[in-house]
Amino acid sequence: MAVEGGTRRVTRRRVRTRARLLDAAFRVFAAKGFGRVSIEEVCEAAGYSRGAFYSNFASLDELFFALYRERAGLIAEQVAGALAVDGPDLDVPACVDRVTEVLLLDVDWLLVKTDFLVHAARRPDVARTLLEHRERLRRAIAGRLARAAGPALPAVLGGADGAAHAVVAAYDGVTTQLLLDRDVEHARAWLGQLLTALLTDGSTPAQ
Amino acid sequence: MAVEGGTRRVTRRRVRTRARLLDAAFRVFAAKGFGRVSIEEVCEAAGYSRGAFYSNFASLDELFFALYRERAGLIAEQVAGALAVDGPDLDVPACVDRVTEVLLLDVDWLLVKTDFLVHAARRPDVARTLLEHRERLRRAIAGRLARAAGPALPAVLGGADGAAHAVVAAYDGVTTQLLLDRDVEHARAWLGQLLTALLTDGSTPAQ
DNA sequence: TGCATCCGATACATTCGTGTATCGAATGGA
DNA sequence: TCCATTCGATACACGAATGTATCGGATGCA
Repeated sequence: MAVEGGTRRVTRRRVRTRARLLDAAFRVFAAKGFGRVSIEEVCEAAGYSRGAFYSNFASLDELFFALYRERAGLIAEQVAGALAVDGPDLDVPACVDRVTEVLLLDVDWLLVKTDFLVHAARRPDVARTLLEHRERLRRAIAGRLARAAGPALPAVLGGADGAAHAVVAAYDGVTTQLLLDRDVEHARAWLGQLLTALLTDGSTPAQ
Repeated sequence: MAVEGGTRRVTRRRVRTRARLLDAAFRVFAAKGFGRVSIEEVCEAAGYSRGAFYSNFASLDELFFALYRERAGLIAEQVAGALAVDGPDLDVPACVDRVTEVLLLDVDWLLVKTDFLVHAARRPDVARTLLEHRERLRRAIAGRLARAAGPALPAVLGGADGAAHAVVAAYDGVTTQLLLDRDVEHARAWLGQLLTALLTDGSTPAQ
């Protein structure tokens, strides 16, 4: 019955163990930073022994990657949802608010995400993956912007595509500050302001 | 003669050693990331033994902090220079170009700086220091913007101060992308575009 | 130049983390 | 329920990194 080489009876216990390891890893990574965490710490936080770890992952790197994929996927879904809500209604400011809400929800995630960024920055293959994620996100945003306010966008940025780039850059920029001052509310407000400034032409008063 | 408690005869050899250790640390940190570097690696890269290290620094953290201060100070000076050049001339686009040039000069520095960011994000006292650095930078920019194009700035951002915040955010955002794609030229152009979009009202055509 | 001081190399003890091999218990299909 | 299979705990061996203590050579002042 083995269609693929490694097809094995995947136990329920196994998926639970894996999930718990990932959860624990998230907590530990957020608290101490990927670079300062040992396999043993993750296991301890998860309530397992190292045997369980090596049975599920080959290395911390692999776990980190899996963790990133999982969480980033979740966020991406939420963002997609927030972008899609008001079909042809196209209320940009409201949309901005919703997306901002999702993107700046959890500082711990931003910490881990940034850890992953610097990690990826030194591994071309990981970097490529991350770049692809970002491009998908950008395309979703560009599509939304095109449908919403196509010609109303400032020309300097070069159309919806440039505007989407700008949105991502603004998000990244605000994230940096947020990591230091930990003021989520302020960051949200500030990101909203920034996006408004970027997406609305000076001649088109916001709101 | 000891005016202060720890006044010691500071040898030339010592300052050279210290400088070389810092230089080596920069290279090693840039290549592997702060979290993945051992004291021994730094010493090896510098051509010293661990004895030399412990004679100059108490820990890797301390060295990292010293390294950051040194380099960040250098950059800050250069930026200040670039901001000051054309006194009352006030040619904003040219100024943007010069600053952009300085800020996005060396990807290795951006790597180390981002490492320091995630490091600081988990130590409140270090974070405070970094926040102060950033605030000083922002003030310099705000001052320059106020002198240059005070009332011409988009109102959404809330004056020169808000605009300076926006400049920093744009810089941080572009940095993130640059760390992944390593395309300095593109990043420079893109940052220029972003700043133009942010700083010039839609009604005030750039250039 | 001579000498008190400082600097950095070496050696050592120790801790920490890793990866592997083995084994008993849990699991789920028959 | 029974049994083949898988999962994860434990024990072990090893390597890597740390911090300290000691010592000989370098340094700079008188």
